[in-house]
Amino acid sequence: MSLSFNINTAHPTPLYHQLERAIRFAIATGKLAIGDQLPTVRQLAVDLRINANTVAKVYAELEREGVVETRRGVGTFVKARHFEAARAKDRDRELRELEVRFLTEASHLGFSAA
Amino acid sequence: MSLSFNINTAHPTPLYHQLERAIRFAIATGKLAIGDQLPTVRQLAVDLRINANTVAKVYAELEREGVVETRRGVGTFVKARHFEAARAKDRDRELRELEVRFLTEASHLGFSAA
Amino acid sequence: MSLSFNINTAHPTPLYHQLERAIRFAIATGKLAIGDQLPTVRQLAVDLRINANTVAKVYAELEREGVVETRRGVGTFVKARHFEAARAKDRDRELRELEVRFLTEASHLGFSAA
Amino acid sequence: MSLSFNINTAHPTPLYHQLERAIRFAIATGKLAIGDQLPTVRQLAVDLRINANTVAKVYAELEREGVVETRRGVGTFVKARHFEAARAKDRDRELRELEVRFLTEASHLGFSAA
DNA sequence: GTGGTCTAGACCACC
DNA sequence: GTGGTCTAGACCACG
Repeated sequence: MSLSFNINTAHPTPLYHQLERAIRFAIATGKLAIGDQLPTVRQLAVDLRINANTVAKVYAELEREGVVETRRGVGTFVKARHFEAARAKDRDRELRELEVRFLTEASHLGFSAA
Repeated sequence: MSLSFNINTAHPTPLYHQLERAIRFAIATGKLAIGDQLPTVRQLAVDLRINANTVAKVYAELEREGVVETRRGVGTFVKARHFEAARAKDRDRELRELEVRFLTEASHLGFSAA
Repeated sequence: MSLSFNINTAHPTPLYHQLERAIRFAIATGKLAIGDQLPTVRQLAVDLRINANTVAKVYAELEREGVVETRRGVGTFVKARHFEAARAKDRDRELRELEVRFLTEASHLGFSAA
Repeated sequence: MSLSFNINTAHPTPLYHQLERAIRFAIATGKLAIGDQLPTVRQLAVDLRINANTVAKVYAELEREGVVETRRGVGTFVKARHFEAARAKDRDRELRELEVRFLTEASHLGFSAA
C-alpha cells in the first residue's frame, strides 16, 4: 500500500490537523524512518482526495517544527533530529488520545463504564 | 468544582466537538448519571470561558441524538438511553471491533498487553 | 484611514513578507501599541487590494511568534511581550493550573496518583 | 430572481424553520433538482435579509438529515438519496399545512368558511 | 469565495 | 431563572 494515512473528511477535526497527526504517528511508530521521503504534495493530495494546498500546509508546519526537511526540487524527507524522549512523549500522548477515543466511541454504542 | 469538562481553546478541534465528547465521556463513565441535570448553558459557558452559544449548540446536538433532554425554562438533563433490543448484537460486534482496533493501535505504539 | 501599511505588489519580495515586516515595524515604532486591534483580515485585504488569505497567513505567522494574539470570533491584537521577572508570579500560577489539569485528566483516564 | 424562498420575519415561527421548510418544499416540488447547487449561505442571507448564521444553521440541519450535501470550500447541493415516497409524504404534509395557513389567514381577514 | 466555528449581546418564550 | 433564536462580525479551513 505504501502509505495510506487515515483521513476523514466528514470529521469536524480539520483535515490539516488529521494529516499532521497521521504523519507524526507514522514517524513515531517507525512506519516512516529518518531519511525516508514523504509522498509528493500533489501525489498525496490525489491519494487522499484533498486539496494540494492542505498537504502543502501540513508539510510546511512539519518543516517549521523540524520534523521533516524540504529540499527544493527534490522532495520532503523525515529529518534526523528526533530524540527518543520526544517519541516516547508522542507515544504517551497518542495512547491517551486512543483511550479517550475508545471510551467515547464505546459510549456512543450505548455502553456505560465497565 | 463539580464538573470540569476539559476544553482546550488552543486545540484545532472545534470547541463544540470537544465539549460534546467530554459530556458523552462523563455520562459513559458515570460522572453524569441518568436524570442528572447538566450545568446551565450560561454557567457552563462562564466556567469554560467560552460563549454560551457554543454550549447551547452542544446541548442541542446531544438532545437531537437523544442523549439529553431539555425542559424549557428548567434545564438540561441526562436522558435514559433507550436501546432497542434488536441492536444489541450490532453493538457487541462494533464493540469488539473497537477493542481490536484500540489494541492494535496501542501495540503499534510499542505497548504490550495491559 | 489609520494604518496604511506599505505594500508594493510589483516588488519581487513576497507580499506576505512585506506585510509582516510592515506590521512588525508599526509595532516597533509604536504606531501599533500593545493591546491594539489590528485591522480585520478582510478589511486589510480590501485596503491593500491583496488576497485575504495572504493577510491571514501573515497574522498566523505573527501569532506563531507571539507578536500578536487572535481571539476567536473577536479579532487580532498586539500582544504584550512578557518580561520574565515581572511575570514570574503569573507563570507560577499557570504552572499550578497546568498541574491540576494534568492530574485531573489522568484521573479521568483511570490512573491513580503516581 | 431564481429562488425566492418565502420568509416572513414578522411571523413567530423561527426563521430557520421557515427556511428549512421552504427549501424542502422546493426540492419536493422539483424547483430544486438533485445535484442542484443551493444559493451560497451569504448570498441567500442577503436575498432574504436575514443573518448568514441562520442560513448556515438550516443548511447544516438539512445536511444532517441527508437532504443536501455540502462540499467544503465549494458549496451546498441537493443530495441524490431521495425516494419518491418521501417526496410524496413531504408534499402531502406541506399541502395540509398550506391549507391550514391559508384558512387561518383568510379568517384573520374577516372571511368566514367558504 | 465557499462553508464552518466562535464571539458578544440582543430579545423571546417558558416556568 | 431556564433554554431558544437571531444578529453582526470576527477568524479558520478548504478548493
